Amino acid sequence: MTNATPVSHQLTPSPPRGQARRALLDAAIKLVRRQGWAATTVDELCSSAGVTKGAFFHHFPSKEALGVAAAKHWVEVIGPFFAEGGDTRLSDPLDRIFAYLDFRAEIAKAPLDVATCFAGTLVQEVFASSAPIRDACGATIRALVEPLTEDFRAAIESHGAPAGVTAESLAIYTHTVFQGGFVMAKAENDAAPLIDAIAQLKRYIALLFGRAHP
Amino acid sequence: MTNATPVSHQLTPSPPRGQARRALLDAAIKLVRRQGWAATTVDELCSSAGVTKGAFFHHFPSKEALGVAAAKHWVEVIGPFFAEGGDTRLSDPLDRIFAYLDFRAEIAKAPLDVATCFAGTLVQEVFASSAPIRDACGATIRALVEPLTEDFRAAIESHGAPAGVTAESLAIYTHTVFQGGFVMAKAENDAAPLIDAIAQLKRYIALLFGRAHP
DNA sequence: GACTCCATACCAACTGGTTGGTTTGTTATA
DNA sequence: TATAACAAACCAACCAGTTGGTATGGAGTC
Repeated sequence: MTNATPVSHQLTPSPPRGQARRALLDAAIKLVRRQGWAATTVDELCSSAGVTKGAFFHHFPSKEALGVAAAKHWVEVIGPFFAEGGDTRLSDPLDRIFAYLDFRAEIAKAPLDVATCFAGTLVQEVFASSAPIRDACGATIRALVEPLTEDFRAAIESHGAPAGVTAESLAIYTHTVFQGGFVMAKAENDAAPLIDAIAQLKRYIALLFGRAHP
Repeated sequence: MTNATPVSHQLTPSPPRGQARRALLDAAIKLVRRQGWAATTVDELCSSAGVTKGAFFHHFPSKEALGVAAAKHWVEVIGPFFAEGGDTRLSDPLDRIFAYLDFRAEIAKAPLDVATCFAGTLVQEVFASSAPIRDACGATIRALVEPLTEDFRAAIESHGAPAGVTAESLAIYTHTVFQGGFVMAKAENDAAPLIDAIAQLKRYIALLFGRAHP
């Protein structure tokens, strides 16, 4: 590809013994977010992780198996990070939701290849060609949606349910807007559509719950 | 002198002379939507289009150049299709917008590899590794957003502008929701999140313009 | 506490098949 | 008959995965 960003394949120092698997999963997240799944080779993953192919196929029977494991790894990495972002001290669940959305809008300002969702990028590419990876990404995204569902459930309990929506549908819709924002931001090579989408989502939620737009 | 009839082992009958380029672009849209960009090989594109590699590299200097051309081709294929879907006879622009959203929700019921957006799938994968393709996808998506911007502009003129939103931001947000819906539908291997997202988007627009939810 | 035993973790060279792209030649049409 | 539109064989680089090893550290024995 003509303008291929010179991906630095400089030799990463080898991870300490016992850390090769973890290093490979981290490398997968980093490289796949930047280049996609098929364009990321096993050799690249190995050199980025600082291990050899022998180590790779010791820990994973195939590249596909690494993809499945990386999708699971993604929840463990990013789930706690998101949880920490939302301010759990806020007593009003709607306040927590808005705080979470503000937090996500902050993250959106980071470079695109670190601000976007590993699972979304991966599943968009392999949904039809690898059922195991697709299902792992589905489970991952559901796991990321879940805590938000809890907040919406609490918000509906204390503020009343807006007509026609459920806590689950609102939580899923929220992540739908994130995923769409990632795609649009990549297309524009700019975070603006993502940040604006989150703002519109906040407006929607405010309107639904009859709250003044924050 | 007898000439042996060439037995065709191709998957697809060869297109008539002069149609190879078009056949390759159509094949690109079909295959990339299903398997992604990097996983789609030039050989596959050729056999799906019913031409040889000679024809491929006669029409395109590289695989990347085909990607750029396919992004442009996508507007020409899907743009008119969308335009025909929205009912232009409706005099109220807001009615036209809702009709368009209903149309998109109908399309969403098709199998995922034909219901989703070629440009979105492509740019998600190559945004960092091919600037030409990324920019072509950006232009394509802007071209698809544009007619909707016109409708929102007319809606704002006749119904008044809701606070804090513009015609352009609403049109972009609409396509953001589509793109996000595609990703979520792929992750769940089911159109439900996409269809529900469109329903929530309709609710948002109805709330914004103070219209009873259709 | 030195000593064997052994599973796990890792390494590096190699393989058969595939990749994007090239070369050279053929056919239709203006 | 000049030129665009193809076809087919070919190539060097690259790909996922394999092979046959070596290093490490912990458990068991004396």
